[in-house]
Amino acid sequence: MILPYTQEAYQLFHEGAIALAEVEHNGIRIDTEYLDNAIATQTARIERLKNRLQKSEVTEIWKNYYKGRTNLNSNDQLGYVLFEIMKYECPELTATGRFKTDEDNLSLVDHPFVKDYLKIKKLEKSLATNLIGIRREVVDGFMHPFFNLHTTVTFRSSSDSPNFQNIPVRNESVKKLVRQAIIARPGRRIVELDYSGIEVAIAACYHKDPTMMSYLKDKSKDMHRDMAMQSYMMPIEEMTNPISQEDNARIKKIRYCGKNMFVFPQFYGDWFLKCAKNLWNAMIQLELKKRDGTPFKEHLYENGITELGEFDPRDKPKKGTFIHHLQEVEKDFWNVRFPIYNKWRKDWFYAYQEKGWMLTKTGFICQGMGERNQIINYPVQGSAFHCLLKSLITLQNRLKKLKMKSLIIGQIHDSIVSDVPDEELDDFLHLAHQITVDELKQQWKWIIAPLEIEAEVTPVDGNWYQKKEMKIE
DNA sequence: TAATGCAGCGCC
DNA sequence: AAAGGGCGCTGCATTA
Repeated sequence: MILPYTQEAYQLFHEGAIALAEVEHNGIRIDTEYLDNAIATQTARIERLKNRLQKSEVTEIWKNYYKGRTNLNSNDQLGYVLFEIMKYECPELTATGRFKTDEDNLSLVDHPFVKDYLKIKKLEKSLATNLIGIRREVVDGFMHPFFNLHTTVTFRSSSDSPNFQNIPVRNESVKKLVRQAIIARPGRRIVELDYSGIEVAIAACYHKDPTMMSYLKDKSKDMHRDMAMQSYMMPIEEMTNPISQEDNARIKKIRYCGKNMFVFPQFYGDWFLKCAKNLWNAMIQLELKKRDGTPFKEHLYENGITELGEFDPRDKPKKGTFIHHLQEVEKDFWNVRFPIYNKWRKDWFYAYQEKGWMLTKTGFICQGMGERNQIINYPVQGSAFHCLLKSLITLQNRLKKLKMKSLIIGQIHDSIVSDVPDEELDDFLHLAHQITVDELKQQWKWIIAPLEIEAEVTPVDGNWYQKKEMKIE
């Protein structure tokens, strides 16, 4: 039996546990009046939407079949009504063979009922988990989420009661609804420091792929943009030198797809079949187009790609389909663009299979049964978080030593959330940059990729929804 | 009535 | 060759 850590790793978690205990103790200020109001408003709103749903023919069919057992919140029942009784096509089943009723699947059902149903589900989720979930934990105007170091297989952290690491941010209206409840202490601002792209950088410290290194070091290069271009067969002119704000937004949208539907999924071990499907759907849903307004679908047609192709893992992709094209893009990605990264994945997994354990850059030992995708992800995920944790410990100690009033109040894997008096803002940002970038690289020589942090800051007496990017001098 | 598994979905 | 990594919370359905 091998101990799951080295002395340095033990030291990191020892100090980390103490630092996070203090973070928990500091707590996060909550606007309880707003929160109570929001809970009442949202409850009423959901009620109204549910009443509207009562008038739908789907509800009629539903009640007719289930009678007294009718539960309009039951996904099982919904699946039966839509896909069995009403004969809509159900493209996927769950692991246990039930009708899959997630957002993706339901969106394909063309019926106004489903639109309202999904909207209600989204509202109920944020009401129950975030609004009521936070309210339950508030004492004297503060909540104190737990930050655990002993719960995950990757040696990352977790958070609970409430989970501070999954508060809505991507959906604008839900983000606003929830984050307005989280406020700065009087005379202060909430400051969030975020390591940008740290998992990619830490992965590079393991595999040392020269192409990846140059992507990370050369600011004019952009991996996500390049993969968006290649996936959608866009020439470089279409993705550079925007001619207007709208054009810039158009380029951003395309890049977003390359990043979140190709690059990251590929790093986590996904494959071309799913990437192709997601990129294809996004292209239609987000109405991606060329600068002259040509829809991507037409553009692809002009380039010999006429359809998505069969989504069947047993089929060999046919030429002229988008799936076939993505298979080529994937091959190129791993064999031509990042062959050293690819070799590292192979070697790392092989070594693990031989030994049954692996040692991370930060001195942790992962052991036990693991699939290939887990084995190549764990070291990166864990070590990236450890950069954050080490920085957090140093920052907290330094703040106290300097007798500053700034408080660290939370942590979200690659970001630190603080509550900072207005008069300390400049000092705080400067200190944070020095610790998280310069000092960390001096302490951990294995960090050979560039580290960067970004700061987002709320107004004085503001709420978390109001955070805006602020350049660090 | 309490515990458990599943599905779904929020975040990095 | 196989085919998306890591969490926590909620509600439903079933089991103990």
